[in-house]
Amino acid sequence: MLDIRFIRENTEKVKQRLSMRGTNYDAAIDEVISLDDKRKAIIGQVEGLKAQQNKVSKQIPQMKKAGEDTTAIMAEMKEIAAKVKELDAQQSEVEAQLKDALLGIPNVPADKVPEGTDDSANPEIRRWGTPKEFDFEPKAHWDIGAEKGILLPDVAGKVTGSRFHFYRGMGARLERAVINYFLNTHTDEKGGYTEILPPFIANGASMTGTGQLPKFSEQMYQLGREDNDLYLIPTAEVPVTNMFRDDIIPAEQLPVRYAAYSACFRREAGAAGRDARGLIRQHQFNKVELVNFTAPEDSWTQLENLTREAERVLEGLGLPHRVVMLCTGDVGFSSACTYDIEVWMPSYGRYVEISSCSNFLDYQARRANIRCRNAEGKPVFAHTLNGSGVAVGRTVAAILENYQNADGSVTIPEALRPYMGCDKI
RNA sequence: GGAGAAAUACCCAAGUGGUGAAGGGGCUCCCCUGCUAAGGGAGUAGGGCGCGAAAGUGUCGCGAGGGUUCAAAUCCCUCUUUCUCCGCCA
Repeated sequence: MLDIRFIRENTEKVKQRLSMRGTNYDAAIDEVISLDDKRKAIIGQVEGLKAQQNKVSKQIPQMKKAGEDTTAIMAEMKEIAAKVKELDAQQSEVEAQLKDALLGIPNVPADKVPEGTDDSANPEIRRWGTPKEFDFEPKAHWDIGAEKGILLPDVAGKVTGSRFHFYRGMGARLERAVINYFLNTHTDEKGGYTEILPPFIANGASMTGTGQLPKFSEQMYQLGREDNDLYLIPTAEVPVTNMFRDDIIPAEQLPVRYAAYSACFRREAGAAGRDARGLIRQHQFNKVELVNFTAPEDSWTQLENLTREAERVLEGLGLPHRVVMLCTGDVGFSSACTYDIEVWMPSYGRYVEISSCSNFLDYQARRANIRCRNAEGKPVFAHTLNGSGVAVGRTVAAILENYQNADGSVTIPEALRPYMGCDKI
């Protein structure tokens, strides 16, 4: 969430940049400021009364010792106690309203993020590789998967439902190989990441910390009955970022760089009909996520490193891709700046998102209370970043399509052969 | 899932309703002692929030949240986590 003091000091600028997301937040900003005014007024009153309570509470035992009558003063304090209780309740109420309002306001797009209303305004930053020219009609990965019997969406439809897959035989092995290749690469000497295997279930406080709750609950699978507070994670970003919730990260540990494999679960509400076939949009998919915690002054450098690290595994696989920066209308709720990496997908005839690398600045850190220390040793909110490093199912789809041969076989990229034990499927 | 115990600062730990949350270890500084060891003294509760230009000052912090009371680390309720034992289990 945004810093209320920052909002107060930069009201017009905040309103202006937020409106470029395509929704007007002026009323929400005004509400937040008026709630904060209310809060300060109540605190001024209640703390004065509490100071009086504390003072008198120290006098009462002395008076009793001296044999003085305390009946009158205790009656008076009783009234003050009642007033304090009432004001405390008001304060809690206003603070809850203020927090709710702040949680509903997205991050301010960074100055470098270009204005635009949708993905057509996303500037391309760079390209790597050249899409292969096929001398035959290339097939979509779902057709390749069906022909080879390695992807079984219909079986998953029966057993679970739509937008799930069984992988079979070399298909299952390929998915597993990609996961291992990603993790081994990110944790090698050049990558420098530490591997994490997180729980795939997280509680409501964690979901609020990274920004999924309260606004996006319809995108998540909640577990059990109404009375519990557990959700299937939509990305490893949630458990891994929340590892440091309510903590101060020691300076010598920064930057913290974690690479985490997890299954991800998304309801994809509102995506009916989109990417209906294949591995592109699933309710459950595998992903290796990169999460960084940095000192505030270091996050922009780390965003570049993080994005390069995600690109590195695609380059290792020889998959053509490009990097775009998301414009103000396309950048995610919690993010100040996001690079999307898009891989070339022959069946789509275009580049398709395979990774998203974001700098949240202190937006998540303030929600989750993740801090580090500045040069003076004072606690300040850390900066958090994350990026898919990268989506595994989409990578498998891209390999099947980009490496297919005229005879129906698929060549295994060199980097995966040690994991696959073969050079072709 | 059942029964019991516990949670106080960097660590250990005292504290069953009342004026500043003991004490010890460690750490920092000082003194003494030609070195070392030992000894003596002082300091050491973080963080949030309010007011203030600042110096300051107020308030809340004893696992979390409520309650009782003029007053709660202390009494009551709910929850979390850890430990021991039992049950179940990959």
